[in-house]
Amino acid sequence: MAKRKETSTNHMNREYINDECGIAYAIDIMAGRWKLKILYKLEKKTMRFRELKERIPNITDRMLTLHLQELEADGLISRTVYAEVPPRVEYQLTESALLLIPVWDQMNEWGHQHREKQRQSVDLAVKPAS
Amino acid sequence: MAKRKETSTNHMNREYINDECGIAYAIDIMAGRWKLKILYKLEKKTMRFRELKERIPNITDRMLTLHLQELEADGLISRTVYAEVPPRVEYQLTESALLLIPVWDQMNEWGHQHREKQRQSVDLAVKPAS
DNA sequence: GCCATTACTTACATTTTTGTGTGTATCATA
DNA sequence: TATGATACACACAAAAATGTAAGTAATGGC
Repeated sequence: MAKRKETSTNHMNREYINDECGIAYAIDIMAGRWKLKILYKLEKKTMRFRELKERIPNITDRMLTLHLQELEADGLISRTVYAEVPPRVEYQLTESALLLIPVWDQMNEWGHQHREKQRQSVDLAVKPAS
Repeated sequence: MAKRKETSTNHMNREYINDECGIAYAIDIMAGRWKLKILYKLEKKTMRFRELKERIPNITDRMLTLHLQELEADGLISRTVYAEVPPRVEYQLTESALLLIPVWDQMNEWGHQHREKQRQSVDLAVKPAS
């Protein structure tokens, strides 16, 4: 896991915020670059490491590993190891993560709409008289 | 605004993800350290810079400025400047941001519950036989 | 013995975010 | 003339996140 300095102001502020605010905590554990992609893939079915890697363009082994570890530590996914060679490891959403799916759907909806609105207003700002 | 290097792989991956995934985009624009605190304060009423600063312990002028600018650029808050001395600037949520409130409430609920579950399972892992 | 496969790990570099401290323009008031 | 209030800006430092490249253990098949 990426080591963090537990005495930094940065770290302490993060803890303080996540500790008193449920949304901030929720956002914090979902906010890694590829985390939502991973969760979204696992929403459909349990998958192996290599499977995820193939279905998420541009992600590297390292980032996938890091994010999977953090998601597991944060209770969003669970990991099942099979005693085989070559190794087989399967990832799936936890019960807790499943509860979030409807919320994700709403956020997705909102995200798409808001992004469109934003694009339009940016376009207007760039060429106001067209 | 914090300058970003538009040619970095980091930056391009972010764009690629936010571009095709509504949730990732939504999370991305809400995910700054103090952003949800700010939004949460503004949910109740419009506020001035100094007012926000006083109500958000530990935040610095700089972080408040940066986040307010980013939230404005991302269409979550709007800024009103009054021609007075000393200056008066008021911030409020946009229509778009207001639509998110019910989603925030659900995430908040989930966050509190999940954090409790997490704490319990971590406690169990540390002292399994108590 | 050599290679392939899988799920990682490690060391290091780059980019981004966050934090610290100080400075600025404006005008009213003391 | 000096001070205070407001909403920032600027330069710099520290920490955290992300990216790049290479390596590892285990074992079955050739």
